[in-house]
Amino acid sequence: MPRQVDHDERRRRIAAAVWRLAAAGGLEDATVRRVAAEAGVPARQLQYYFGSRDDLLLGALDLLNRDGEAEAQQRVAALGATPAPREVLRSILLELLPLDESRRQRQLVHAAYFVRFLADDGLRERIRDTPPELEALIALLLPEQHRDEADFLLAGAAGLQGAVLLGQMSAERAVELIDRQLDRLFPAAA
Amino acid sequence: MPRQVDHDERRRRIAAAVWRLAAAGGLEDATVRRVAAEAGVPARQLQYYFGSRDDLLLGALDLLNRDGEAEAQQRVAALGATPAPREVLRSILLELLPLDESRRQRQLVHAAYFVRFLADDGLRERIRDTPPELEALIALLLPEQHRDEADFLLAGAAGLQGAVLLGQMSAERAVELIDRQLDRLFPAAA
DNA sequence: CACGTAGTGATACGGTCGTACCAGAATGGA
DNA sequence: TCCATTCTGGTACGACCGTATCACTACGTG
Repeated sequence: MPRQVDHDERRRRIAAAVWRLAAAGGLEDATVRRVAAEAGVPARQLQYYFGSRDDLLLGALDLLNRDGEAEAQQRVAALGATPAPREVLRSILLELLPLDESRRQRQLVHAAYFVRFLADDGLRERIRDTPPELEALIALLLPEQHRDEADFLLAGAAGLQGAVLLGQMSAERAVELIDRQLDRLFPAAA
Repeated sequence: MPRQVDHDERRRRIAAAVWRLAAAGGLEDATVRRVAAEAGVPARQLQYYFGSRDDLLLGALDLLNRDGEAEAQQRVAALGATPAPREVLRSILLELLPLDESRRQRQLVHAAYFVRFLADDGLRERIRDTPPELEALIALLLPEQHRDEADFLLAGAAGLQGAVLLGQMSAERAVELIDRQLDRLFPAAA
């Protein structure tokens, strides 16, 4: 075998360029040539490592999701060995808010893919699974009769994400609103 | 003056084509030529009635918002002369869900514009005003100490919109979740 | 030390993009 | 009637798009 190269590193470098462009101006700004320029590699490399443009956008999204899940699990793990259910739930909900540049960019990229999710069959599969999974996890953390509250809590966090991204609400306020809901669902007496 | 033509009708016809394309495939599908074909008019007319492509997208968004507000007010008015606060609030929240094709398309178009809202200064102004206005309205309908609940309720409805659009949740379930929250905030005793 | 393979680099092609341009058709007021 | 003006239609241009192609370099293995 000739010249060995770190494929994953190359793909990640290119994917990161896709993220930056998509977060800043939507998917239409993530053209092959522009992504190549942003990544600092010849356009030919995108063909070699991803294939067509659609494959590139798909691959970049997969890497983004992998990163996101890893970050989220890391933050949950940081809560300690036997964290209180409330703190686990809080950590999951806060994962949906753009509380740092990493989450903010990830959520912007997701927003850029949003409409395409609906039209593209391949993409639709890639998200229809995730949030029911989240719902189930949250349901585990709340008393069983709170199923409705769990679902609405998740939706609320997602909605707050939008408001914060658009600058309509501060991140601090969003966190405060979530904490107020948690206060209600986890009474101090318990 | 020569040949008089209904400008508003032309603009609306073209804008509707923008909506259909943007809702189906995102803003990048709304090219000048494709919009013209979808609207059934020569591409030259888009130039004449809107100017540049950016002006077209901006104008189409304005028309969309005007339509949305009119529809919403109409539905609120349909509640009768002196509707109960709970019903007004419910109507406003349901306006955020894709409960019919009109709302669904409008919300999809908004989603298509979302990332662009953040980058484009002209667009950012066009939305930063609206939802604080909504927050204030909702605050009026709830007891004053429920400010946090009002804000979270609004966020929850927005989050449910995303889940329903993505097919992760049925519209009926979303309405049910909102009604459960309203049950809590408007105790039967009151 | 070759040789076959992994990876690079440049370029070319057909298509579509947004927009400028211009000649002409239609029509209300003089 | 005829002119000024509103509106239409077609076309042309340069830029950029995604992708295919092909010659080339570099290197682990035999």
